[in-house]
Amino acid sequence: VGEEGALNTVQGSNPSGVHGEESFAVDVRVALFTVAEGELLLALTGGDHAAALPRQTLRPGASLDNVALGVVRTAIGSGPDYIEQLYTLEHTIDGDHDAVSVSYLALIGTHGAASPSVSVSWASPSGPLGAGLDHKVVDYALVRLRAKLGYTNIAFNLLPESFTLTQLQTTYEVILGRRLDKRNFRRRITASGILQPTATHLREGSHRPAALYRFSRDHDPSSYLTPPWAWGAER
Amino acid sequence: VGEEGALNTVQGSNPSGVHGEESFAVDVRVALFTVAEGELLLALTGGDHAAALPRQTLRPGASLDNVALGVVRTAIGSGPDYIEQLYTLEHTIDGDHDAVSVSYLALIGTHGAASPSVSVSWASPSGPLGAGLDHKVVDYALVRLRAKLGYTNIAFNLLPESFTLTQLQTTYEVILGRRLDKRNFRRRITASGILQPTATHLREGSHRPAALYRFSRDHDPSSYLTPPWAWGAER
DNA sequence: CCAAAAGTGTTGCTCGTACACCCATGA
DNA sequence: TCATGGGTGTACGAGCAACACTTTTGG
Repeated sequence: VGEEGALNTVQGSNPSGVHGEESFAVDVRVALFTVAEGELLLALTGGDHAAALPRQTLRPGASLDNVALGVVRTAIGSGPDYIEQLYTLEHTIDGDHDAVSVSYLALIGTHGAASPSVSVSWASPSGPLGAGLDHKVVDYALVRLRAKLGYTNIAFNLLPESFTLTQLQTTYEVILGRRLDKRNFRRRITASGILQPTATHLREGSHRPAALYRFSRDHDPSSYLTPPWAWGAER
Repeated sequence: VGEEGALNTVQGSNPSGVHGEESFAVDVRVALFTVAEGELLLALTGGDHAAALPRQTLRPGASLDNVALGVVRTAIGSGPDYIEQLYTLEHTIDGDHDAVSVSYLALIGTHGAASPSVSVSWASPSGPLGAGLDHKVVDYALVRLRAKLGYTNIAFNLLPESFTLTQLQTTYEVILGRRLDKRNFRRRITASGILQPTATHLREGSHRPAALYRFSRDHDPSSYLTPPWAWGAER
């Protein structure tokens, strides 16, 4: 998309326009989460000692976002329900060349359908990881995920299409790592109007059946990034 | 910091370990803001038609953060009062090679002291920009800046060490692009306890002098990234 | 009838918003 | 004395947190 007309005007420390020794291997790695049976799980490759986040080397002509999508598809056989870029870090390969790593946060709801196509396994995000870089990425992914739980509907991307309020609450609790009050939670959610009731109920034990709900799309305000008094009224 | 033991385990599409054609030029560019005379200003190089964000090519061995700091120092002769990484985008140089650009948001308070060392000028962030990529970076920088205004003390990095409450309020208004109520603003700020009163007053016109305050450090909770009910009480 | 999970209301407090007037100073 | 910006209080509504019992079902 040709740009960079003014590359050398001031800071350009590469007057020749040749890349030579000033070029880097770039990889894209993804912290892909799901929730199953009351646990938050992270997709890892090369299990056991050398566990690592799924990743892919960036090749010329590819976009970062598309590579990130490809990493997820390769890992679990389907695209994610949610994905966003996290952070970019530099690191060293073999102590020789320098490299740059662009990380993404991704979520998948019904991870059961297409089982991991390759040697990808689901593990606790607090478990061991081979690379130090992956630790940073996972830690930061969890911070972002917890934060966005508050002002977005990101949690719905960790659930199947229809779900009970208890399932939804459990998802929140698993991510936040603490219990929430049932009545307050239900009031918050229902008051926000992001739920569409389904006619159906889920009966699955010797107890009262639970109503099933569906996420009402067109309601995810990513504009919630602003503080209460930064968008609305007040004068 | 040798890592990457498991590089080729699963997604590795570079089995030889050689970079060859899979390497990229990486540059670091900074959206550096200041506030002067009731205006939010952006540092630009190569004025007029070819205006661009200050940037620097990444060289092996350098860290992204240090390069970003260097870009600011080169541009205005001193380090920023605040800096954080924003986002990473891929783009094309000369329609030939592919490149990756890591962008940063930076703030400087008293920008007057060391005047721009090179051909850097302060301009409105809504003005024209040579590169399309720079537009995206500036737009996103403004979104982040406005958002962080709410749950961090980021605004103090745009002010001199001591300042009046009106100066502080003006800073908020300039960034948010709208007026705020004086009494509510002062109550919010003083109630938060992030201000230390100075004994001094500022007299600068035929009107009542304004009390000068100092920002009380050790009070910038970056942990405000979490929602109200995600960190504190509730059972 | 009993275990087990679903479902439901009220109260107090904090915080954001709207709104108008007196104070201190220099000219 | 007057023009200019500095400084102050109150009342309403919204939203969060604390807290316990009844309902429906399968076995």
